[in-house]
Amino acid sequence: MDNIGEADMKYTNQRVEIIAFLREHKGHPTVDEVYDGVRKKLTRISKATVYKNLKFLSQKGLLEEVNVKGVTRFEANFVPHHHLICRKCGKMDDFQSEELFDYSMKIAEDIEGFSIDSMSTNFYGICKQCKEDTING
Amino acid sequence: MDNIGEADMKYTNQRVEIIAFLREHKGHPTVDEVYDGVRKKLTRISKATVYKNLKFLSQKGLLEEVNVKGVTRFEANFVPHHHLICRKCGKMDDFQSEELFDYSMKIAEDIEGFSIDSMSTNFYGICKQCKEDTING
DNA sequence: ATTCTAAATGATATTCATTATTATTTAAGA
DNA sequence: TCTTAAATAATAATGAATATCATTTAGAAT
Ligand SMILES: [Mn+2]
Ligand SMILES: [Mn+2]
Ligand SMILES: [Zn+2]
Ligand SMILES: [Zn+2]
Repeated sequence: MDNIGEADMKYTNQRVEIIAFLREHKGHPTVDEVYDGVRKKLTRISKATVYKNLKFLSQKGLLEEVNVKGVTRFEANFVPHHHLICRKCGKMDDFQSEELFDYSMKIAEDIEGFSIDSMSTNFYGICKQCKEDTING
Repeated sequence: MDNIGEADMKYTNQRVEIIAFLREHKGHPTVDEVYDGVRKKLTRISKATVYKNLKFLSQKGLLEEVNVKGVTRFEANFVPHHHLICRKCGKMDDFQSEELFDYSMKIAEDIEGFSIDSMSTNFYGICKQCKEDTING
């Protein structure tokens, strides 16, 4: 069994493949996208298992759940980063800026009565693809 | 009829009350909270109307939809601001920092192939109330 | 290696937030 | 006041997410 962490849980094939998929796939897949991806290796996996494990592994800290426009997505990128979100197509890209992260956390230190442990900035706008689609047809 | 905007739409009592509620209520109410609030004035309003109008008015730019932990919430605070989100109870407070907003937007200008028009930072941690609850019982 | 068992899975049913439908009502312009 | 497209209320339908439960399995004990 590959060692994928030290959490107190069974390392089932289903969990290993879900985590592997999210580590390889550098996007922010939905439940269905994870399900379709993992099914290529584990053809008999149940969607209920995918749901349960995505939630479970997020609680264990092995994945992160993100939510955009009412759509639940998952990722395994634990390098602090921000997001570029397209208002048109809903695409969500990572955007890394240690500079912004440090600045934000410094400001956060001054907030009273709220212990902050993490932060993330969402930038909203129109992606390159959608801009081109608007210009053309 | 109170003038609540110039958008191309009918200013029904239902819409007027929904917007009024969200402008008075300085939180981030859920659909049910808006429904309960508005029902005090319009006892016969349908929940489907609340759903439709919250979505409709957000698209018209008169409200904003925010999503935390899979829960959809609404607000009418158009002063650019950030959010403090409690990991424990899910509470979402506003946090205004023009300094952080300006800094973030300046960084955003350098991003290629993505036209950014707005941004918001989410700070995650534990709120005062939940901290006290942990210490006590 | 074999046995054991709590935990996990697969299949399916259930829940419930959200959307669709449609007959009736109404805002707003003529 | 009349007209009518748009909006509402009531309700049905949809579908993402969760619950249930019989069966399987990871991992520990023997
Ligand atoms: Mn990301
Ligand atoms: Mn807010
Ligand atoms: Zn786009
Ligand atoms: Zn809290």
